[in-house]
Amino acid sequence: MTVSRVINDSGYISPDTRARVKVAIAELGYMPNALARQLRSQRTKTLALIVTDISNPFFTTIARGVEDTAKALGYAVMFCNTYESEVEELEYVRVLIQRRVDGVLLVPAAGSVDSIQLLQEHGLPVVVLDRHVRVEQVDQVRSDSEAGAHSLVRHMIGLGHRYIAVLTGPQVVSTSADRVAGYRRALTEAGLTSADEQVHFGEYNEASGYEMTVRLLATLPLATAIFATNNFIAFGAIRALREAGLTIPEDMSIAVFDDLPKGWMLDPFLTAVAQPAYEIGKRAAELMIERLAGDAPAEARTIVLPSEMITRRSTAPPRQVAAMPFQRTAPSRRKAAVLTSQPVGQTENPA
Amino acid sequence: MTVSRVINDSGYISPDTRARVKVAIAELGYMPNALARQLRSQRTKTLALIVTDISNPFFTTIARGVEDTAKALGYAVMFCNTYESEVEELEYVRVLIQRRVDGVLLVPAAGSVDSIQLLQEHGLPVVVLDRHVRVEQVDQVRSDSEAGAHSLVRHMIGLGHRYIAVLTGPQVVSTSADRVAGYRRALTEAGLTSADEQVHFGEYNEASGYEMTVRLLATLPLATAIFATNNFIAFGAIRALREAGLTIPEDMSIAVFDDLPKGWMLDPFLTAVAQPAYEIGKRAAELMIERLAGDAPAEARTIVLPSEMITRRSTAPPRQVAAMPFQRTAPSRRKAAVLTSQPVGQTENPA
DNA sequence: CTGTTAGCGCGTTCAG
DNA sequence: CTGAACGCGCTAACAG
Repeated sequence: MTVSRVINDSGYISPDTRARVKVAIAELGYMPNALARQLRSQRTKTLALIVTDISNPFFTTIARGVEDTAKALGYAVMFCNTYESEVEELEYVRVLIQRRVDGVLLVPAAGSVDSIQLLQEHGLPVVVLDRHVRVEQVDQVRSDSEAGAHSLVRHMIGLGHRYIAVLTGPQVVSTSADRVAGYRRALTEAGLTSADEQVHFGEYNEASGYEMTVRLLATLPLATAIFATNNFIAFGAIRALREAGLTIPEDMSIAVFDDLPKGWMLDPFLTAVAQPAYEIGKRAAELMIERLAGDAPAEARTIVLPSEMITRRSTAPPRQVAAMPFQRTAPSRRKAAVLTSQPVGQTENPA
Repeated sequence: MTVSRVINDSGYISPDTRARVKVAIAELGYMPNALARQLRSQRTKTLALIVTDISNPFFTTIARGVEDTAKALGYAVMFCNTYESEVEELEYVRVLIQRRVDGVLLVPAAGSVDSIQLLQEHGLPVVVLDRHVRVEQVDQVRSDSEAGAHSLVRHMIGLGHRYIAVLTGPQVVSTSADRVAGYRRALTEAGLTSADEQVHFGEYNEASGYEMTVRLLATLPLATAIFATNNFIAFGAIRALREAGLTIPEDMSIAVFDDLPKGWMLDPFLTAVAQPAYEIGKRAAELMIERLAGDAPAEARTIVLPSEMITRRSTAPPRQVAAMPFQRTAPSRRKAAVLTSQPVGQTENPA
């Protein structure tokens, strides 16, 4: 049809015909069928974003970055939530291949690379977000987990802490492993040994944070500081500390990877590392669309964005030790805390 | 092709042929093209969910409810975020029509009905979520804003409050209007008049909550209780109260519509009305898919789910007044608070 | 400048 | 039980 030319502004067309077509379109309320267009052009102008936990504001912020950027460049986005399950992830990937999305932005559920391989076999470009994978030839965008963790832990060591526990997600998830690596480097640089380490692997959620903290409080030597590698873990830890009757930072310092969006906390008091989540989403979408446009180099690109440490009131020198470099003497084995089952909601008022 | 029959398990096929086809499919890694299928069948098995603020956990929870339900029934979901803008909304609707989604689940950005009409003109079923609209013949799912607001305000009146301010979103948004209506009914039932009302219309975000609270604190008679009709507004209000040096609930009670997900608050202390967000999403998706399957009655259905009040520590009797029904005497005009610009983060520790 | 032809990959229909 | 013909709505490539 000539209509096609009018809609796409392609080829020559007489002003008169064009006008008449436009009138007809308006009258009929005609809208072109994107499906047919996509079938013909073999491009859907659609991206997919697969995340592991849409409840996490970190990922919703990434999603906004992706969507805003994609939309501005004429792409739609399909969001998929895997609940951290590789099975769900693979299922989604199959659907997305069948639906012929142009590319997939993926936060991989675990160390698995099956999804990525399947996508690549079918010629779909992939950008991996937040976590990294051992696959060559795939673009990646994330922030520096190792460095962020290192600066948080160094900060706590600088305050005089020696027994610092880290509560983290699954060992197979790269962010979890990297944050533990940063923790270990900080300890090592301070002359501490693996005997001083307290690493708890769990899940990236509140329940796991709670449970790991309960275990931690029964471990000797009792830690004086906690490094939670994600928000939800920190929330669970704080709940456990409160129930145990411990105060922050007097009895226990705590620092967390991931800051909450501004205006989310009633009282921002957690020392944290803030990741540029919106920027991660934006850069990932740009990388993808650039590649789809053929403007990208053949080799894979990796963008590692810096994260920023924000010192607040949840970290302070430990009670028994002055805020100075500690001496490497025999550790005074502190008594493990007794868990008193104190009801939640009995603390002083935050406002 | 015979392949089609194998994939769809339709028609008769010899076990032998079926086996050979399956082998070939596995070898080639063949995946059917959903686009062609959709073009042929005129159904995309895709729904769209348009929300006004993907940052709000209330809406991400709805999104999970929608996605889980849709996926279980073989549908994919496209998420769209309008940032509360009607223009964006209409733009999305056009895209979705062109992409031939089977149906649209819509949280309308404002009182406007243009999007809904456009969708209906193109034969697309619509389910309106959370907010209601004046359009006939459209399925709706929401929770009871009026009743929820009423119970919160009645609770505060019962504590002895007389000057209760409500901080809410845009007047044109139905949830905002309904919550104010519930507030007014509670006041009226307690024998209070419009002279006792303090209604502030703004936006459903933190900045607006802050700003409305600053105005409120300069208004006489000074309110002793605040009803915030959404989380973000409450966060802004709390920030403003803290900066003004006021404590909750001693100087000011506060109650809020929308509870945060479990484990999200470091210290759940806000008296709130919790909406069944996941259920709203789930029911909406079910309604839609039922209608798409032709199992729905012709007339529109409206589901109004109950919400639940949770009493916590942020509401208490006002300082000067005992916790009993107040006397309708001449109000003692209280002095408006002086705003002292006190830095955030100087309060006691929540843990 | 405009219309015709053909094919994107599938499923429905109808012959064999 | 299996294949061939046709069309879903669009656009690239040619005629006219």
